[in-house]
Amino acid sequence: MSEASTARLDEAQARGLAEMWDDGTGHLGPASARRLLVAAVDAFAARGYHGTSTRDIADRAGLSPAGVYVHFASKEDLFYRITLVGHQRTLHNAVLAVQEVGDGGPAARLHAVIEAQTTWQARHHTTARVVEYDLPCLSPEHYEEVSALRREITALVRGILHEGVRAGVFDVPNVDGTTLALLSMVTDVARWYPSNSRQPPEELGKLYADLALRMAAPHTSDS
Amino acid sequence: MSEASTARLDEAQARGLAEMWDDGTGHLGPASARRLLVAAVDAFAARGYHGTSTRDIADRAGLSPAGVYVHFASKEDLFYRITLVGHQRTLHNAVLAVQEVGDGGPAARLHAVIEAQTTWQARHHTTARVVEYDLPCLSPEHYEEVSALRREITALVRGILHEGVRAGVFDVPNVDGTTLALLSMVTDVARWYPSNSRQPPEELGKLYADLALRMAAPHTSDS
DNA sequence: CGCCGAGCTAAGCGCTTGCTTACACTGGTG
DNA sequence: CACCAGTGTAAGCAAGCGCTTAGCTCGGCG
Repeated sequence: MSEASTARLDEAQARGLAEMWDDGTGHLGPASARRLLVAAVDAFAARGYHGTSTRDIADRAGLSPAGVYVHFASKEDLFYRITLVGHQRTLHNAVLAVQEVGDGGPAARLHAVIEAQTTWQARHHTTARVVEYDLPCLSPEHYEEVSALRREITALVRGILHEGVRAGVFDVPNVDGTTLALLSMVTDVARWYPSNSRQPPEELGKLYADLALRMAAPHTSDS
Repeated sequence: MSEASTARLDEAQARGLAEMWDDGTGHLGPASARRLLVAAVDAFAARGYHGTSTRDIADRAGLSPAGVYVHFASKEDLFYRITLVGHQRTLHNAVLAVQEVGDGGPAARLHAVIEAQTTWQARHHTTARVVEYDLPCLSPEHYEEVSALRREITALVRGILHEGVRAGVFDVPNVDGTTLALLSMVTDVARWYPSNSRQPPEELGKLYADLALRMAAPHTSDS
């Protein structure tokens, strides 16, 4: 019965999901609630919000259909908690990466944040897919709350680009557009990983961080 | 009655959609079939494949629920035709752009294809969103058919990068990874345009083409 | 005229959806 | 012991789903 909840996940993925959603603090509730979260992430990632039924989720978690509503008020509530926690951890991951390089300058900060976010998207691609691609299914209030977290991530990257331009180490004619392009590049990893490239998350992170620096660096030959 | 089909679209968007799906050859069938296609694209883009009912689509096209099945065998059939034609035109757009620059070298070709595809994604963002983000809803055979077209686009970009590396005008350590990053950047435009940036499609195209050249160009200062 | 095929609809079938209700079991506390 | 909050289930409701059926209208053609 305890295995039934993750029967349709391969072991590595299940371990990754469990780590993602079991932080040891227990504030996500009892074991069944966490199993429901993991089951829901997996189902939403595979078939989308509207393509997943509450019975799917309950089955994967080893509960009856009504068991979902012991822990969550509605399907949307379950989805909301996933997207909220997912965005909070993504943002935390980015902020931490920037803090860790300290005063290494804008180039080091840009490298750090793009590497950290890309690695994160690849490593947690199942969760990331849910978190990134079905937001319009949230209620308007919840959508606004989660969007605010997204704007914080955008602002973090844009701030680094601005800083680099001011300091003269970046040449970025269009900061807003370049920020969007960088975040698109990183976000989209969750959509295709790992089917289009089997590179480990860390290598992909280094590659994308290098590409980001190229996009921002001053180029000597003007074409 | 003829206006009812696009009642929920603003005029500019309706015009763009109509142009996209009415090529004058009439091989997409009678007027009702085209109205259904436009209605379906709009509905799928707004709420996803599973979030859209056949009654939604029929309503928007000004038909009764059964009217859909006069022209299409099933909801999946309707979706399939949209994604197939959408991918064919996207691929055609890319190939044409590359052909037009002739022998300008890899840099000119890369610039052309990224500019053309980015502009396309922004201009046809409603169609592009359907075409890019719900492919797993297709039947396995249809999915494979459409995926083949996607691989052609990938191969086109990767070929240009390879060519540039061979010719010594590009410095791209990881061609496959860089190809993915470029296509992610371009594809993702359909997800956010125009809500995050109101730049006209052409400007966005030039910006992204410039960024692509930076990603591929040899950098003189090795950091 | 009679007939036909194309286009369309009203009605509805069988099934699934999100969610609720009524009830049962369990372990800890007075 | 009695009690109760927490956790779970079996059964089922109202609504919506994709799709089918039977029958209508209408222009074109012998």
